Amino acid sequence: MEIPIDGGDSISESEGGDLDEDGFPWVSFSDEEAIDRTVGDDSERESFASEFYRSGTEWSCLIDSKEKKLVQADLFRMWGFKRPSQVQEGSSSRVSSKKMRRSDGGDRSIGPAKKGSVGGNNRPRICPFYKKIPGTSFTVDAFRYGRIDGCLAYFLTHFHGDHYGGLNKGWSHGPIYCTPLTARLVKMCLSVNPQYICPLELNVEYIIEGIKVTMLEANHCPGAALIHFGLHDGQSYLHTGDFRACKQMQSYPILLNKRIDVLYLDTTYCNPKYKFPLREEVVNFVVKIARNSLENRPKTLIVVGAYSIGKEHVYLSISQELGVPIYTNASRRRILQSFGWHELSGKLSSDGHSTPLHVLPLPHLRHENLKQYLRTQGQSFTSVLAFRPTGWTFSESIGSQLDRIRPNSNGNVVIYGVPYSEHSSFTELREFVQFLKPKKIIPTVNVGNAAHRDQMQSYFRQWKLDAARKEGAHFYHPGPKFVTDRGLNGKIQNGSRKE
DNA sequence: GCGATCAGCT
DNA sequence: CACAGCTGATCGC
Repeated sequence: MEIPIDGGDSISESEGGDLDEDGFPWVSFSDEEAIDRTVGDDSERESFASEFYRSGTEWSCLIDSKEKKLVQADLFRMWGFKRPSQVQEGSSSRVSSKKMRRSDGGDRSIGPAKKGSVGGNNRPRICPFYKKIPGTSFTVDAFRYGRIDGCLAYFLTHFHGDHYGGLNKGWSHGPIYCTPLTARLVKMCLSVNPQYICPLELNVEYIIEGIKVTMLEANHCPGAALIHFGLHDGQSYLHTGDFRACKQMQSYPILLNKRIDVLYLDTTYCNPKYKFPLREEVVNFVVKIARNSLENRPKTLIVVGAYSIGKEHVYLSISQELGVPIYTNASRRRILQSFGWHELSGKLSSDGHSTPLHVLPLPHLRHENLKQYLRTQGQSFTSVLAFRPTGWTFSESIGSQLDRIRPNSNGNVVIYGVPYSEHSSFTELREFVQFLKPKKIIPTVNVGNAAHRDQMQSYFRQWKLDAARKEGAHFYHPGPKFVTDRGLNGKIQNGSRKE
């Protein structure tokens, strides 16, 4: 129980008067850090409240139908403050009115970046509270904050940089729990000491620190998991990590007809302007275009853009449907091989000239780049057909009508942006939430902007009202009723104001 | 020089 | 705008 000087989270326990004007505990820092602080107003005191607000949960709870408002005491309880049973744990910081450094939360979604410190800036960051699971000693996707005070188990939902950031071969802060596939990637790509890596099979209940933990397929990228926590007191939480909600999730036994008290929700596309088709439809579309292209011009090079992991179905389907292998560079091949995904591994080729299907890093899919790439391929190919699979090829006019997608052409290079998303669309989110009926929702994405938070909260509230009304209508008024979903959706504002 | 991280970019 | 990176700059070691 030593004083955290390594950048660990140091939100203090708050007994007595160490509260800010809003009645929240102060975020405290060591003297050293306060002195190191060169930016910012001396008199500007950053409180836990401002961190709390910035992180976007003050309204992010489904409000009871009885309009019961959230009171401060609920918040304290919810986030583990003022819990007598926990008082002994590292309450290191007797906070006087020390200077409060702002915490940027480490995520770009949390507030604007501070100027004045660049490059290898290693000042400690504070773990946002929504990455901590209350009532447990767990954090989720929180590796960039050094050792987190009181955290005994660090969960990783999936292997994307913005979630594992901070993990490296020097990691020694505690056990990392993730799916076996993610575990292999953490070991292979980040050289994390294997003694810290704890793989958890999907759909198996484990007891960790006395808490029931179950990993569930998240329908995001390979290895991605939803994490279900069953607490001693019967509370149960679901953390979605990043996920794409789908019908199949409604048959997960641990979710079916079970109460979820808190849902930590991937709200990446929590706005009705985000509509996209099922991934199968997009894949069929891509395959169709690719086939036509190859038939009309046999010397077409088909390029699919992808980040480290994810989007595999796009190029695997082309490979399977057109009967061509997949070329990609050695580093990606190594990663794809590690999936243990037999159909995929069997299609990989190390010879770019032997197949018209190449996978390249997504940022490379630009006309100039692709022209140059074509030149490096000798005379095997004379034109390029490229696909950028990304969720934010949104365009409301296109909606789910794939045929209306127009490619960008430049000479012999054609680039299609296709709405292949590995996050839930707005309607998928709504259906999932209305299925799960969580008591509270904590958004984990787009929480850095107050307008976005309010917007999301109003959607949550509307979903709940709609669901309740539907049940009521069904009970009292059998037969078709006002089943319009145009309720709040009309008033979308462009809330992209900077704070 | 190497690894890690940040702003800026897409 | 968002994704989930990448690039180049800049720090500590």
